[in-house]
Amino acid sequence: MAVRNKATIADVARAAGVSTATAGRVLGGYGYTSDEMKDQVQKAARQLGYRPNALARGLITGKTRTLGVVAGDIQNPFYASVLRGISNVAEANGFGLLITNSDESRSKEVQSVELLAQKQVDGLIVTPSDTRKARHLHNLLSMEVPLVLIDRAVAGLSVDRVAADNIAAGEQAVRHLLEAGHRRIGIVAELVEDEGGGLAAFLARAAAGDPMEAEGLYPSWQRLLGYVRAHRIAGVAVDPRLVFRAGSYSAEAAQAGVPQLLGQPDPPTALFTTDGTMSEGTMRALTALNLSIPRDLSLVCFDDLDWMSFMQPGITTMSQPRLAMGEAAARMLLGRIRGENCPPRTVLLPAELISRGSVLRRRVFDPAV
Amino acid sequence: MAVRNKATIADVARAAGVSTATAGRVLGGYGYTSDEMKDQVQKAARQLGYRPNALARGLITGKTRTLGVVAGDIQNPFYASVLRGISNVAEANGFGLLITNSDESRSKEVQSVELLAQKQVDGLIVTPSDTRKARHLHNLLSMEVPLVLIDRAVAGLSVDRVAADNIAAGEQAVRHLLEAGHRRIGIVAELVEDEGGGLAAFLARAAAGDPMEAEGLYPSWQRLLGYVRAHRIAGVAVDPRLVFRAGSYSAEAAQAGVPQLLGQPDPPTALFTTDGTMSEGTMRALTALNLSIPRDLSLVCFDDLDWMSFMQPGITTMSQPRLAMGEAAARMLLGRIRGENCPPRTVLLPAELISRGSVLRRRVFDPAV
DNA sequence: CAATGAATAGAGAACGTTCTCATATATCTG
DNA sequence: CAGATATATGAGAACGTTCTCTATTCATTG
Repeated sequence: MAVRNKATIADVARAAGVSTATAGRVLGGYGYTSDEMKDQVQKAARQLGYRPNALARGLITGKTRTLGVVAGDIQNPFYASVLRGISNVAEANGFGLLITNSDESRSKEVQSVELLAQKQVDGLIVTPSDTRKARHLHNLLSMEVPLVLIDRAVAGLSVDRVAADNIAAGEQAVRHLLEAGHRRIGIVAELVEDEGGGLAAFLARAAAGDPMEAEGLYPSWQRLLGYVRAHRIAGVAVDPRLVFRAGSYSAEAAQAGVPQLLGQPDPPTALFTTDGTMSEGTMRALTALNLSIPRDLSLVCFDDLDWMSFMQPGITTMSQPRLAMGEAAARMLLGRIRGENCPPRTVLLPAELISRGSVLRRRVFDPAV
Repeated sequence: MAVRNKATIADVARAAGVSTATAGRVLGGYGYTSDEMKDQVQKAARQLGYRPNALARGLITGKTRTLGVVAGDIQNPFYASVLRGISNVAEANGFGLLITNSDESRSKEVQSVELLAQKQVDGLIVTPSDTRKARHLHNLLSMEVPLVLIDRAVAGLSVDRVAADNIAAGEQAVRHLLEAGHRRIGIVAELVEDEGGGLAAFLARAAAGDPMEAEGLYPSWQRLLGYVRAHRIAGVAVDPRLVFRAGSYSAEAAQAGVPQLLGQPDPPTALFTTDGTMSEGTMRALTALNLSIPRDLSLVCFDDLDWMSFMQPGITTMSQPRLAMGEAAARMLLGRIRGENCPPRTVLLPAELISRGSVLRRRVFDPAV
């Protein structure tokens, strides 16, 4: 009665009175088989509770129909959504998903990639934690393992990539505040690692309109670049004291920095937070300071988190298409796995300004008006 | 120079001038080998960029060092945290993680389990979407694939399980409201599927103190049971009109139901929401109704989501240890994989009341006081 | 000193598939 | 009708490991 031990193709073949080759053809769906044999074999397979062994299949075909993903942290809503997007198209194409967390640590990422490679995934989707040192990723390419990056680029690694258009998004967010009459706009950004020779030098170059290698910057630096550009276009000077650098992906760091930012002489009248984690930390700080939004302070966040729409007031934010990013990445990867051989593409998805109630319109006493 | 094509043990053996058996022993870390051979083989392996093929290894050992997980929806913070917990202990033990979404649909779950079984995972962690029909799970057991359930039980399936103590948690939440003087407490629950012959019958039996097969109920029914028990203990009658049944895991359904609940004659003065999704939908509804918490309405939620701590006021909630649930499940599963053979255990983790500012103390004109 | 057993190495089977090849028949083509 | 082609089946190799078995050496034991 019950499905006992695992039956192999050989068992099924014996029960059906055919060769393993024929049984394999029926069950694997390849080659030629007569309808008569088909019925016979399928019946035997059903009776024995036959289940194909993907290991054996993968060993010989060299394909596992499995995608590997190295995410920063599944628990973070950004990665959770991206993963869901990846999962959607993987599932639709009959692929499994092997998922690991890097916690933004290079060594854990290297370890993850090694694990996934050993398990012979057909392709990898990675959010690289280090945009410079990436021998492990170059290795993959030389082994001809398809690879797609999400969110960040790696210097010198020419490969498919999906990201939000962070510079434009940062610019739009800050323009929105400038247009509402704000002139002193604080920015809460994580800005891990040094880009462009330190923060001060970066701000100076950006303010001067230096194009830089903007494509290769970390997302938070790109959003900061957008912040500076919006200022430059509006003819408003950037005050470096309004740039808070958390230095790590942690809400606590943001929370600790906000009071400093607001406690200065001539404090900002508005804040721009550059990702979900910074937004969360900032909200905690503002709640602790018992500030009223937008009366005491205006706010534009990045990434549309659940709570932003039902806070009182709603939080204005740049919504990035997280699900679509994951889906796009997975589709590109599947394309490569199928053998598409075009040159590496970078897909930049636009973020959308969702205007809710966290921005106060200010009257500006501007001689130019 | 570069690591070119994949080198096999045979290649390494040839380069080192030994047999594949010896090379295998060195690289696989089993059997006896002299230090001399070890060095020789390892050097050759390094030069060739040898990477073990987990498929071949798994095919012969029958172990893949991979865990399969069927979650409801990675994007949901509950599952995201549970997954992170599972991932933590899997990683610490050198196991990979194959993750799928069921979207609470039985057919997708069956499909997922089949996929994972074909990929020969060493064990499975499942949040079953149907607590009755689960032939696919019984199948696993008869194939001796270790299995751990999270959050929900399956009737007649005697297997390890990890869950929050939902009944006690529901009771504690509602007791908290009763003690604050609330007498008309609404409950927003998803309550999918019928338990105990329909809602009315369930309420009647629960109010009569019928113990029922409480262990096997869906979590939201268990939390409802806690709601009824708290009422019974306090000597307060349960009004069925205060029980809103969303009927699906959707914030929209909750959002739509709250106005009905509040629009009745003699409306509730407090609400208890039974999970994160219901809480989100309820918050949306309350925001839309422009109600002030806790002045117009008190609120206790279930599951501690990020925003609950920095809303103004903070939301009082029953915090369930999601990460720990995932970790416990993974640890139990690994134990089974290692061959532990004790009878199936159910681990019930307590939820903790986090008291913030969403509950108003009411003066009760109670003849008994 | 013969007998035991641990340490070491190799030959070749095994895991469960798909693939290649050989063979046979049926069906088409000119 | 000869020859080509499509259809159908089976025998056995191949994938890259680990496992089993045999053989040899060397130290230890009674």
